[in-house]
Amino acid sequence: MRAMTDPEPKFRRRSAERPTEIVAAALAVFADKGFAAARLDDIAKRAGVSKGALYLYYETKEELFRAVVRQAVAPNIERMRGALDAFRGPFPQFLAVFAQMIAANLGQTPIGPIVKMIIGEGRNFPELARYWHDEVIAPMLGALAAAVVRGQARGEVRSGDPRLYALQVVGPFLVATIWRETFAPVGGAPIDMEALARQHLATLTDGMLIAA
Amino acid sequence: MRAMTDPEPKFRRRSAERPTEIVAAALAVFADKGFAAARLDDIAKRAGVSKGALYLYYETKEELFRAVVRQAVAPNIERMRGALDAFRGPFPQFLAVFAQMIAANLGQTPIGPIVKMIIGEGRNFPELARYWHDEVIAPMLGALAAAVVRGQARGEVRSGDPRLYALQVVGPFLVATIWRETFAPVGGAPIDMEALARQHLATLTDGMLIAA
Amino acid sequence: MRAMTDPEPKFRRRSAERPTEIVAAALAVFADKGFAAARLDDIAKRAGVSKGALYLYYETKEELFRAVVRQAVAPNIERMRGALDAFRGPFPQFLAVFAQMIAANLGQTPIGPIVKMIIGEGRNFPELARYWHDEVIAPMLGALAAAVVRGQARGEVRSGDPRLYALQVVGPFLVATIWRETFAPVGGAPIDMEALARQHLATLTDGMLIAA
Amino acid sequence: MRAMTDPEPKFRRRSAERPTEIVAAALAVFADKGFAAARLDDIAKRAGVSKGALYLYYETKEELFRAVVRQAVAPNIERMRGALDAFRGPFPQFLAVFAQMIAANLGQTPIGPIVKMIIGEGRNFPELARYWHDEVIAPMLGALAAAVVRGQARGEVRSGDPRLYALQVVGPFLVATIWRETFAPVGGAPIDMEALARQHLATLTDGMLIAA
DNA sequence: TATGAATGAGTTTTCATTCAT
DNA sequence: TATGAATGAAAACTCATTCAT
Repeated sequence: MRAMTDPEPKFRRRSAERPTEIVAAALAVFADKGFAAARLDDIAKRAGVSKGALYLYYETKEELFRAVVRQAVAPNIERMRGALDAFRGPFPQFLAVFAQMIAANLGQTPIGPIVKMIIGEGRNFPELARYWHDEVIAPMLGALAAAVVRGQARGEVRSGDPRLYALQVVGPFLVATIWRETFAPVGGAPIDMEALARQHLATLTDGMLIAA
Repeated sequence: MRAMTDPEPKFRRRSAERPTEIVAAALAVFADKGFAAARLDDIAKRAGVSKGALYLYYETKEELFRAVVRQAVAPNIERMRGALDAFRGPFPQFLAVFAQMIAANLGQTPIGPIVKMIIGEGRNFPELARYWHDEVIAPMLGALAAAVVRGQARGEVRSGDPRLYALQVVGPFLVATIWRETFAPVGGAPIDMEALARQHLATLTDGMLIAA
Repeated sequence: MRAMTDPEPKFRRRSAERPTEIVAAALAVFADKGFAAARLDDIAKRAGVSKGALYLYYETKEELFRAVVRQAVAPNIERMRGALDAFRGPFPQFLAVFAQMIAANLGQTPIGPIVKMIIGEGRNFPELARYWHDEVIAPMLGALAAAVVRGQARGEVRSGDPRLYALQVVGPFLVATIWRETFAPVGGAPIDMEALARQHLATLTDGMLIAA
Repeated sequence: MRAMTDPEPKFRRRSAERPTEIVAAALAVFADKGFAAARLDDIAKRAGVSKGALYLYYETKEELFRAVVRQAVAPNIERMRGALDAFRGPFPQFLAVFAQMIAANLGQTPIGPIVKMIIGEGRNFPELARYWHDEVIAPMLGALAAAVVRGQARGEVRSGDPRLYALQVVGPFLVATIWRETFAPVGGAPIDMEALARQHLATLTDGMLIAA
């Protein structure tokens, strides 16, 4: 046990969480600055690690960025997708589940920043954009569209292009996410996600217009 | 008028359109690479101008970026906003006008790339995010919300938060825009903006569900 | 005309010799330190240029190294080879011409340092070693061997492997070159190249042994 | 004596041969890459040892390099030199002995790589160049020259500078060595050392020219 | 007004060396 | 003795900006 006056030890021994810490720090910095403007110096500092240490875990800055974007997917998304695919109840209930899930995810995971990064850096990292499209976005929209198709078969959902319906369902949530990332920090009035979800569901149900 | 045999003067060619050409070139490069990864060399080359010449028109790279983000869309937006504010017809018609306007703008102006840039670089250029919020987004959503309020007063629109309605109306168009910028280039199935607009209007009118 | 008190101008405008100056500086530093230990900083300083300027002319440190090794060949070697190939006199005279040429070249060109570099870095730059082999060494030895063959045909030269004869002829000069580069700087007694050439020719003529 | 079931102790395995193994590994890597480009990581891996372990035996990379250059050849050289100094037979026989010794050494010891390293790194390690000059090269050439002097005294060797004779004797072998290290790996036709030695002896005996 | 070679500060990357275990 | 993750100083490379022309 080190005496209280001991200086900080120069080295911090590897812990199993080291890579996780680095990725978390990197996510924060990349999300804040974007890929090119992020400095490894800052990431290292934030992770409490030397710059060189980053290279023990990731070969280049690009590799680290890829790791950040890729790892952010796995945990929740997978679970979410599974739940949606498995759901077999009536469509209105499906919508409710979906809305609640998305709201929870946007609140508790760094999906917002990641989405922002994909949008901002997609052209420079097309394979990441593709990865996200293939692994996250397309399956998610696919699950939605499939549910729509099932709903239409059951006479619960009006005729119309299921994929477009999916986009309509998802739209306001994306708007809210981007708002939170981009305009809220510069004084944009905050969006009440719960209220938005509620009203969105109502509109999807009945429309926003009063029949003449 | 220069005699036909005059040699092309080395400098001061076409100086009037210079700034426009530069901004156009810069828009293309910034949209492709993002601010930090864009190289003035590339912008200059694309504008058919020397690197030094850029500095005759814009003090720094940041200035140029600001000019791009400010100028590129301003005129169209202004016109669009004016039309929306002036419109006094029934709400359903307002929606139709709005949808058509937005579709036209997304097709004919570089709003897509600009939006992408605002999202990607907003954190590094908060004053630009603020500018866009204050000058473009908020007024636009405000116009929408105001129309909703008028519609509610007339008994055309259901009760509900007008601002959230505005987000709902705008949502699918933003999704489509981001899709076009980010996922279409990596193999995402293209989105038919017209069809989306049509179906979106229908849904806003009647909902997507069939009353039980 | 600048006044005598003017500060040094910050920029030195390009001159046609800029690349030559850089290569000369690089040769000096590479020859001194070897490729890996040479610092671009030092090369730039020696060339009177900023570090960045090097990159205007050569894409990487390796490229610069290649340029150094390649350019050192062209001028004299080519002429020398031409002369040897063209020579059609009797073999003893050929030897004399060759010896004098080689002595002159070793005295007036940076072949010594270059040879040292090829030896030291050949494994890391195999294409350069190959280039030198193909363009310089092999042709030179080939010219020698060809002369030997002609000499043998005329009854001037004893039977024996012409290529090995070529190596024997060249050997002492290489020893002297390496000596100059490696051991003379640390106190090795200098080698009198003229005397060596003379005695070498004598030995090639009569041998060094007195017939019993 | 450890029982057969004892687990291999984690440390202190084979410690006696460690330094030898390390030097051997270092020789291989240094010879391949040169001093500066060689990585301790690679040396450690090749020696089957951790990077830290290198520092238990050698204080720095330079120390290790010195050890390599000093140890690798010392024993053979010493033996060779002793034999030459002791030899008292007639000069032609001396030459034969010398040639055979050198051929054997070049075949069985890493003199080739070491020589390459001395040439390549001599400027960066002048004390090593000096060491080799003082301990290996100069004595060797000295022994040769001394034999020449004795031969001249006995009327076996023509008059002439004994030191230059020494260089002439050694020359082709050095050429062959460098060839093997530098040009053979990139496609240079291999040199038959035995044949070279034979022809070289013949030339030293009678010259390569046929008396007119 | 226009050029583009040149600058130099800033960033990524490497790797000998250290040290907690 | 032995390990190998971690450090940090040094080096290559980039590029916005300047300035002689």
